[in-house]
Amino acid sequence: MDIGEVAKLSGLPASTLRFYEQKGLIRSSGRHGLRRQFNEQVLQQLALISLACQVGFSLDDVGQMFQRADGEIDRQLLRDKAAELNGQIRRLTRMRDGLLHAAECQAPSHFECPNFLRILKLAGRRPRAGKNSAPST
Amino acid sequence: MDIGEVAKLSGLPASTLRFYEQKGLIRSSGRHGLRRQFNEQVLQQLALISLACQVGFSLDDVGQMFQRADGEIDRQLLRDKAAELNGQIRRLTRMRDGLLHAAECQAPSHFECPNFLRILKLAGRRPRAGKNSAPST
DNA sequence: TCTTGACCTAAAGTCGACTTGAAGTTGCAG
DNA sequence: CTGCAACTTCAAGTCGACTTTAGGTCAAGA
Repeated sequence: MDIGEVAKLSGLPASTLRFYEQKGLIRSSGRHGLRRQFNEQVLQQLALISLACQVGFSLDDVGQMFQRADGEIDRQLLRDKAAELNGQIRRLTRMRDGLLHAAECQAPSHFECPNFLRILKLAGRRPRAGKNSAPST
Repeated sequence: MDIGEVAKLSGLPASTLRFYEQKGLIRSSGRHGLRRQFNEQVLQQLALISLACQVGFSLDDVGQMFQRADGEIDRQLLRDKAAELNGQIRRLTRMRDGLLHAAECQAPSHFECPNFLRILKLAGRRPRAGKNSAPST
């Protein structure tokens, strides 16, 4: 498969695929002339990368988790990352419940509703957490 | 309270507080000479902003949700955002379960474990989702 | 053979969310 | 009254994750 085909099937632009290859997240199986050739397995890898990015992992995280140089699996790292996700799931749930409450609540401002404030349990205590993301659907 | 106090109490650098004020996410209650003065309510607002950022909302999202110019609450927007979070919670849960499975699984590579692949239900179907984030604990 | 569209590389640009730097001002402890 | 730490502004820089641009290369169909 050449890059255009992978782009079509994965929904990612070719530029992104080249960028990922450069970062070592995917590998082409060789070249046909100048052109990279990929085999089908790359589609699974790309789907995994996309999911990982969507849940907030950086591309470097993805590399560490799924393509260690020595081919070994760092099981402890995976457990740690799973634990991070648990924390994140808790935050998301809190936020969701807060939003749903605020949508129903009659208080004139979110900050005047003690319920809202309690649900969000304001006070993050997490300096230097990380960057951002877009939840989407 | 001047900005240093808010910085200390919120854990955010003063530069960030100025930046947020400039973006309209928080407001100072006035000035003492040149110096911004804040009242305590700002701490709640900052905690809310931090949580929102941590769950993946952009600063613009936060503005839309919590400080609409007209003082009105867009309840439908809040419900929509809550629904986004539900989608995201599902993805996080999927990813977490995949990671936990991979941490136990004996397959030599994640991609050779049909269980792992099934758990992640590879195939994202979400082009142009968003950027990134760091879940952290 | 010629054309053309899909591919190639390297470098620069973009975007959000801040951070850093330079240069200036000022409240207040001593 | 002085000194200076803590503030001020405005502009430019950084970082991750890409995207865009500029200038080629080349396989294959007409």
